Amino acid sequence: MGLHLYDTMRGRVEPFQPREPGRVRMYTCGPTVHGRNHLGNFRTYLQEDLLRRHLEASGFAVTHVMNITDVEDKIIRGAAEAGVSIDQYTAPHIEAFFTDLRRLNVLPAHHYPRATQYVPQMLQLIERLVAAGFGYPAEGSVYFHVGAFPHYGALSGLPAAGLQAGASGRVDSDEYDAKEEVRDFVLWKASRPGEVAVWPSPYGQGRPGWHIECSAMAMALLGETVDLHCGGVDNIFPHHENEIAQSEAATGQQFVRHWMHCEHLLLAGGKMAKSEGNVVTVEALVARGVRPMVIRYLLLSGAHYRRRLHFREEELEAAAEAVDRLVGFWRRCAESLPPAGGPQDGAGPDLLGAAAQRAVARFQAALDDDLNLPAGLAACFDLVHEGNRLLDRGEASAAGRAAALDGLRTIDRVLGVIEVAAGEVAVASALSPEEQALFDTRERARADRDYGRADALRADLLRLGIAVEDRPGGSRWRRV
RNA sequence: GGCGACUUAGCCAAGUGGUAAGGCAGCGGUCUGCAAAACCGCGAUCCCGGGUUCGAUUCCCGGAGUCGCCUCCA
Repeated sequence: MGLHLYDTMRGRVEPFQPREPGRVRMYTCGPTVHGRNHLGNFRTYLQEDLLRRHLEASGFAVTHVMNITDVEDKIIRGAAEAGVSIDQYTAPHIEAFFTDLRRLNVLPAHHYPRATQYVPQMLQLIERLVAAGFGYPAEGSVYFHVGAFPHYGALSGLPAAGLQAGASGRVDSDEYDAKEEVRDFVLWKASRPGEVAVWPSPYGQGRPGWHIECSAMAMALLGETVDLHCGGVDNIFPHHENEIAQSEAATGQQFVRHWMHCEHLLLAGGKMAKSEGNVVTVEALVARGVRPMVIRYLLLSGAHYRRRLHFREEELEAAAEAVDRLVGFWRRCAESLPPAGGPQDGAGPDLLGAAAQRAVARFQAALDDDLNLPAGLAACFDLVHEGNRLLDRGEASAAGRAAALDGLRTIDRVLGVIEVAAGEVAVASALSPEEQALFDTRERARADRDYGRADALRADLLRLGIAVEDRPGGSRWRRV
């Protein structure tokens, strides 16, 4: 059926059609590198990663750009307080951001443009807007005249007349002195005394406004029209609304063909946000021993991307169990494969191979339907269930087991969880000498039929976080 | 004040105009020295009240509750 996506502008699910067949230009709103990004931010980045992976699995050549906002009020203030340049101030935050992305197995974007490196392009765009009558300088700043752009509000559905200035409590009123209208937004901000981030411009010393960076960098790297523009729902207004206005006012071209927005992650009933002070970071969870793939799984599958997701401890545990079930079946298929060139068994109908094919088809169809990963995972778990059943009964041929593993790999190229999670178990897990000694001692006790001692040792190992499973071919363990 | 979203089993969560996927947890069983894992079996008047319809969880209206946005937050 091909990929169908919900488009924020049109408000419905519709076929996704890039401008150039087979090629997708994708721009995703990245982090403001001030403080550590939290799970809510990463939920959005992960959903975008899922989209990117599904596009590539579907045969599209994707060019993915994610901006890094490295100049902004809080950064400037933080740098000033620390007495360092903004580059020095943001460097560790940028590093931490990439560390978390790697931990979560997010495919790197092709470009990570930084706002501070695109100031000339932003100024060019501002000059075009001023020349065209959409921008006006005032007291060293430049503002966008919203009233001059008739389609303003189309994305967010907020009628210009219905906007109640200051209703959200986010307005810093003294910034608006020079504006002609309250809803006008700033393209270029005049420097204030003592600010560390300053660029020369035709309007005087200053720095770029927030929205202009995304327009300038998207156009510089992807052209005047991008196929996909993604971000969190809180960017719909004003950020993306303003991007459309300033971009289309400057070029006369459609800026974005398809808008995708990820819903919020909630904690304790409210939005997770730095400003709310209810933030959980990847770093904090990892420090507690939560496996990164469990975090990825939860943020991807906890709810469809257009639904709010409540972050809860119990769900983290449930996610860990679900990941273990997927990994368990993956390993079971991998381990039961005969050596290459060995004898093939099970000449009968290849039920497992057929089940794998069905699962892959269902998974792909589910993702084609507006990235319905919960439905896709249902297909995946059905394969696990059917596969385990056939393996238990000895009804899975070697070809079937290979097909099941192959099907899981196909799914996991999009999901991005199972193979890495299997590796997490193996890597994080090498037993310490003490643990190995306990394990070996227990094996000997079992061989001696000293079950009382074996059970005691098993309980000891479990307290150390190692679950032992006795199986026909010998005991084995896994971290829990 | 304006705009909008959501409400499905103990928890999380898909989905459909013809009585509802999947995951976690729980209970019983098979297997096991005992466990674990896996497998078999067990669970829903789909927030409430109207309406449309042969038939609504699914469409419409009203209500209740929860939440988001209304200028620099993913």
